[in-house]
Amino acid sequence: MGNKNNNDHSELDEETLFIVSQTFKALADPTRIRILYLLFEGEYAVNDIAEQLKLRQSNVSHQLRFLKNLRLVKYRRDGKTIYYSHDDVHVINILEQSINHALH
Amino acid sequence: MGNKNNNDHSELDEETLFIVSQTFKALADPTRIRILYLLFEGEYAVNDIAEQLKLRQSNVSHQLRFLKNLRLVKYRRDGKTIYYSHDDVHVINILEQSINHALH
DNA sequence: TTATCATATGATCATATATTCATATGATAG
DNA sequence: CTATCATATGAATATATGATCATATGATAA
Repeated sequence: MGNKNNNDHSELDEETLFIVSQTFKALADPTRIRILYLLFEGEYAVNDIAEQLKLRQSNVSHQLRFLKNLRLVKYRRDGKTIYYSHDDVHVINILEQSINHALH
Repeated sequence: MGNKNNNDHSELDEETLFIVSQTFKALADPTRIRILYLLFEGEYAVNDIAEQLKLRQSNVSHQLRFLKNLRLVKYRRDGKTIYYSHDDVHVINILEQSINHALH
């Protein structure tokens, strides 16, 4: 029958819910997945990402800001160019797992 | 349908992108996370989920349909009552991992 | 300084999403 | 059959989100 309504499992606090949902939101958009997937290869400049994925530069920049705010990517400046790369092993592993799971 | 070839550094095909992004979308909403987290305890009736989480019945029902369409939950009827439970070990593991990661 | 390159930002718009209310459906008991 | 309970569904709405255009910022070289 159904669950006996025992309350030994407490509810998630609001902050945890926010962090977890935000993290998955980052992975819930095809464009961001494509960007993160491209970064599997290594670091990329903003324009190169745009060119490679056929996206507008401003679109890529907006998405990178989103990912940067969640600390999923980091950047490094070299002259006028800014190179982005992964910055969260855990989340990147989850994405990799899920892609492989979907591919097979 | 789509080409799922993934040799080295080719782009992800559209179908894979859709599957992966949809799956993460399911985990990208606090309400759905709370429901899935509650189901860690076992199977629950729709009304019990609503009561436990202080959500409207229709809201719970809509979210369960969403999760059911993605085959993240399954259901079992017993009389008038319908019990929902998890139905995707992989995704549930990912959610559990991420919650634990956020909690620590 | 000015010109140019690379990136970031803000405003806007169209679409997507989460929630609610009201109602429909389906199962069961009397 | 009717009444009631449990769940599902559809419409409406408010908010969130993704993409675009135009422009701003910042770095570099002449």
